Amino acid sequence: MSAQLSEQEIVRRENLQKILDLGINPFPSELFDVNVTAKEIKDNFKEGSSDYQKISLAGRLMSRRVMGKASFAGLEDSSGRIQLYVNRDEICPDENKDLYNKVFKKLIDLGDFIGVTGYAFITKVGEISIHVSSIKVLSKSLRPLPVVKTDADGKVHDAVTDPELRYRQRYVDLIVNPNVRDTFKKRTQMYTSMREYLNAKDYIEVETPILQPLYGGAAARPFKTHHNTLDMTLYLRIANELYLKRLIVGGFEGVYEFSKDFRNEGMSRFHNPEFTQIELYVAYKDYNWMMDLVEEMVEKVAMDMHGTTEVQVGEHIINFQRPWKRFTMYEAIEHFTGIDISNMDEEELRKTAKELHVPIDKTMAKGKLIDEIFGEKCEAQLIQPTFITDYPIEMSPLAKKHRTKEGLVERFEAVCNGKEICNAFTELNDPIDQRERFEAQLEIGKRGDEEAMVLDEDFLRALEYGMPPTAGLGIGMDRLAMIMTNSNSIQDVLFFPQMKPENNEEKNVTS
RNA sequence: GACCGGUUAGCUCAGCUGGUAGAGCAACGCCCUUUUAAGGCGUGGGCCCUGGGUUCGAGCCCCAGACCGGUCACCA
Repeated sequence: MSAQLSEQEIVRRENLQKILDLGINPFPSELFDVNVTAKEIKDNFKEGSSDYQKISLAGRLMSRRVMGKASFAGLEDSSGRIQLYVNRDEICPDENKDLYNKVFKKLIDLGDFIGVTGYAFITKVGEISIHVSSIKVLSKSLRPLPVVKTDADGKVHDAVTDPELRYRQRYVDLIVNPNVRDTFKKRTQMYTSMREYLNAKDYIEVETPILQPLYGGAAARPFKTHHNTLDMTLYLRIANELYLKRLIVGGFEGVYEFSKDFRNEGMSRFHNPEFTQIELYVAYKDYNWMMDLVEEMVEKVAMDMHGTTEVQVGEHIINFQRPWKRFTMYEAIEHFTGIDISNMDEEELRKTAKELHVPIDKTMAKGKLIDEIFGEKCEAQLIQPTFITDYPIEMSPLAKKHRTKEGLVERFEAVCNGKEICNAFTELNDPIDQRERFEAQLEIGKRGDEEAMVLDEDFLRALEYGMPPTAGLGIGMDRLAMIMTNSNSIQDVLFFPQMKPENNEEKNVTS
């Protein structure tokens, strides 16, 4: 840490010292009793009202306009920004004008935390403001923040848009870009809305292991770590599916978990190495029932977040109102390509894929070919929420075989804005079938597919004790948050998206 | 991983066919008791991402690398 201080950082450290020299503690310990927020005052104060006449609030100083013996300033708390009016002779009624002339005008810097008392009033120009009677330094800021200004038309000037700064120093992004705070508040609202919905149905929220001796429940490469005492390899979970099903075996009839999962794969605006899914398992239900649940829950989420089922996403307006369109995968392919592939064998599928210019390779079997055709020709065109049902069995080793359709499983995904947002099945609860499916995965693994599932004997043992018929669901919370907040990148809905280290020094610090 | 684009003051950005660094905001000094992208006068601030090269001379051209973004590949 031998970085040279900038001119402005030096000035701020000098100001800190000068505050100390005046006998003021720039980092006081005692609480500052706040009795109101900026937003409350702005929402409720009326001209001439006797409300808000003895107020006390705290926040960051974000702007300051000094006009000689009086000043205006912008104070920002978590609810928003409010204007302060500071008059020299009112905050310094005695001879000593240091608090105004030195502390307020010079030594407090933009970004410092201050607490003020005073009363609400409306300025000549009509802005609800606080007439300040006392000021207290609550915490000093030693680094200059970017200064973002908003003009009378609401147009923002010099907004901090550099993605690297925004993601690496999210705290700065949050201070300076109020819409970013809103996005994350909305994300939390989304979680709350789902919890309400699921708790009202008496499903219980549970926690299952993140460190797992075997990784399962999805097809993905894991992060690997080591437990020293046990001297064993552990994996960060790629999914929690197999643990939640064990709980269904154990007698819970509805369980869900918001699960941080980890996949050791590429990154993109849709992929972060750690991400969140909600998984839900409900006994005695099937995938048709689960589709109804997804519709109802996501519709409620949209209503809770936006007050309407219509959500602007990029150039589209997406309407989550029930019912959503439902296509089988074959129907979807026929709808978008005009080709009915439902009775084709592998050779015919291969030929069809080539005709449709879908890139394929020799290792792809029937199921994979169908999935490729769907992915290339249909998925991106599904903007409004749509259920796609009945997937090829090869790609769904944890889903139950379709009750009537040979070669398919009872599985659906909801696609929205061209991307999958959820994945669900009628869960496979036949332990013998499940063992065979795992064994098929082992074969695929031996042929070099790094994402093939591993066989989990304990999970099979659990199934052998008997699992009730169960419907299971996974929703990508980050993907859904992107849609619900109109965010273009997963990085915009994660506080701290994964980044490479800033420099080599940093790389070596911890190891 | 491949291709394309980016990296210049604390922030947002200019910088021409190569001639030795600019603006606005922020900072510093002075003025100003209802301003609001406050205003006026003045001042300082730069490893131009890093390392090589070409050149009399490189922010600019060439090579290598770092990081960021986009697209693709990968990824249920």
